[in-house]
Amino acid sequence: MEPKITEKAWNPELEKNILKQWEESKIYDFVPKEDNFTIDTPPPYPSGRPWHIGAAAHYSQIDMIARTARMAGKNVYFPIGIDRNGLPVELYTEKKHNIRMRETDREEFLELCRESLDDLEAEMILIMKNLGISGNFANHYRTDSDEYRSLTQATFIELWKKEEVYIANRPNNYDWVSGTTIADAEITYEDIPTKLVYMKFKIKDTDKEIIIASTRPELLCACKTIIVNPEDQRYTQYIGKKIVVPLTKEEVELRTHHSAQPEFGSGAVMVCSYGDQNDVALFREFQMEEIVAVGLDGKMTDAAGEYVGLKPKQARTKIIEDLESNGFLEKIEDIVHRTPVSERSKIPIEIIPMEEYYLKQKNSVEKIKTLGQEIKFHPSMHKQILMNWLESINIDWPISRRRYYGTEIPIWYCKSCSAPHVPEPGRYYRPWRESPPFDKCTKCGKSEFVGEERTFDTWMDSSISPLFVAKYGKDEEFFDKVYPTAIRPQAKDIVRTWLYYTLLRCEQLTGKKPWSEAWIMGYGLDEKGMKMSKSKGNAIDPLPVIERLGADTFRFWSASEINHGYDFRCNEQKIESTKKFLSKLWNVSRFLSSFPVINSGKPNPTDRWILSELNNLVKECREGYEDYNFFVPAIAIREFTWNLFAAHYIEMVKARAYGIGFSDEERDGAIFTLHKTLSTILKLLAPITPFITEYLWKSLYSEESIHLERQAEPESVEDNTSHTKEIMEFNSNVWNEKKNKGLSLKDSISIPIPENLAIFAKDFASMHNLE
RNA sequence: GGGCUCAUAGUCCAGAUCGGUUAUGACGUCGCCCUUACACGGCGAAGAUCCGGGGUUCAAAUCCCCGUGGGCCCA
Repeated sequence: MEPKITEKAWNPELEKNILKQWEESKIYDFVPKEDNFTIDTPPPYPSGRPWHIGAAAHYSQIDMIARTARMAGKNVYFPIGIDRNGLPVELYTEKKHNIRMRETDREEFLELCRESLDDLEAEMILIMKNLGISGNFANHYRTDSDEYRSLTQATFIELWKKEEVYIANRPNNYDWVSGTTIADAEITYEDIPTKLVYMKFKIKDTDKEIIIASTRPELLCACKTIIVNPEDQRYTQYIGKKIVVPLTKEEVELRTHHSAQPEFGSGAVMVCSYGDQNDVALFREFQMEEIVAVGLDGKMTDAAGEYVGLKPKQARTKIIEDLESNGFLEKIEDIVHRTPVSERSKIPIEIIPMEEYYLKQKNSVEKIKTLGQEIKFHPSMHKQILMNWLESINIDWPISRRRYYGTEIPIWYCKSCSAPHVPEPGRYYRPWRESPPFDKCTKCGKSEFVGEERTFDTWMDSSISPLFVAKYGKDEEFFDKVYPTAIRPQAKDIVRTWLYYTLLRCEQLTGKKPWSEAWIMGYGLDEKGMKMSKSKGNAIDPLPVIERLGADTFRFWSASEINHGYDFRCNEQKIESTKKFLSKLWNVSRFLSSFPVINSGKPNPTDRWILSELNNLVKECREGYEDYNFFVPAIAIREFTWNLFAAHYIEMVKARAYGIGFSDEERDGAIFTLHKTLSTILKLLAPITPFITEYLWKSLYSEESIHLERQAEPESVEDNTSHTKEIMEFNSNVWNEKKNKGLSLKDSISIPIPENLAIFAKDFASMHNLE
């Protein structure tokens, strides 16, 4: 009766060996069959340590999806990719080598970026493997590989030919720190303290003046009109009159427009090119000619007169002084203004007219809505994020960026007539350093070309991830088997970017939705509910936590603490305390390992009671797993294992299992039930904690991996769960009684067994040593 | 201003769809206990105006309405 398992607690060091076994036996390899379950895994961006602990939790849960699907008998394709395009690595490299991108040779700069990425990537892959992620690491892909980029370019060329791409000069969101145009989706809003300046504007040919409040007085030189709300009685008499702009002395018309809010400032608003999106809309509506006041260098242009060369903020200070000394200043208020800032560089954006490429999206909105309705969201409430975003789309997607580390836009221009030429799809093109793959301009016949220098918005790359993993345009047979993919797991904050752009692009290219399900996870916040960030210093580095406590502890924490779809708080001490459950499971298994595994037995009433509770557990877990909500099974399994199985059932049958005072048949009923219950628990838990379940499974039940097993199914057994509460109460009574009398738990006591529990009398008597 | 969402002990969370005894469990705190699987344990205790107000009902943490506060998104 020596236990097969000898160690007294779960040792996370054991994970290493299990990891090696999995790798050697290749149990997670994917061979396409007719019916496949493909996960459109988010390729993480290796932005440097610490990796966000919320992201580590996120990837752990994506792995649970894969394992759940495998145990449901699906042929799982779980690709692993690394996203390597875009601004963060450029900024990282500039800082690391103390250089400026635009002052460095492009080729050289790209090489430095690549080196940084390689280092960061190696570490990230290691963490993902150590988390027990059962993806296809051997063939992991990179979004900056020639193969990936040539697909991005090929899809662009395809859309170009379908005339879904056009070039246009229009006001754009410009981030002058990054030196690039950005899409609306890359803008966030921050409350920034600023000054609201009340200025006096003379009404021409009168001695009257009106007061106009603005946070951007430096744009006075670009002021083209003044608007007031048509309902606003204060200004009715002046509508159509000329107003003299202070300092510039330009004359502009006072008009009415519904967007002027009477409550804001004085109710009169100056319209300049361009203070905000509303200015853009008004310039378009009134067909006014724009004045470019802020240039691409982020400084005031010649149009600003004596303020030329100043940054907007400096110009603002100076112009306020000048307004004051010339008697145009009424007052200044300190306010907090919701300001559009670049998501990446965090500085307020400027709106500047520039020539950029656009991908049509406005006329796809209705189609995307329909596709969105067809996709099952987990949880369903997050579908609303997509629908809200679709409602608010009002311009096409600007896709060109003035950056280096990205996929090049594959276009050459004729040197003499400027006509753009797009190559044939198939390979990776770099127009800024390659000669064009054509001899003559199709328009004017000249033979000199100049290559496009810009790159794509990185979402152009990311948005084709399901096409790339399905080998779109490369292996038709594979593509047909794998696409549309099964599920897109991702975080809540990139629904309007990654999820939306993927829907858009895949619809444009294939006419089909890219996946049938979308699984959306919330944010990982710090223990106070604040967003974690390196700059705030509240980020928790998951790597040491995982090393110290093991991946399974981390994974079980993630499953049992994160209700799917909701934001969650990360607390290291809580992660640590979940390890106790794994030790509990370990010790239950250790106890059971002293009994032989028998596959049948005659369960007595106590056995039938726990088996019926077990069956309920299986049902509950199945509901959670069907929805890929691991919170449900994690909580249910912990509750059952700890507070029913270990606390009550095992205690009740211990003596019987040892065969002390019971027949062999009675003994075997207990041993059978113990193993049946534990082996079921292990399977139920396998997707969440793959290491400990594997170890215990192999120690007790099989040579084969638990991860090749089918998940436990509910059986039709009698329902004995009505006894549960009474059993627990009776045991508690006895324990209390002994305690009150100062008795040891071994001591005998005389307590009558309630009538309802008479069928369990023999087990109770041996458990409590009842007289 | 609009949308989504949340509000239950010091902390996290269950109680949703389907209102019904004393509001679940975990972490933490405190007390007692080595009981041959486990002190990474066991037993037990303290700790909750279930955000506020109103309504429906014999009965509301739960359903409805109106607020308040937080988070995210959009304008």
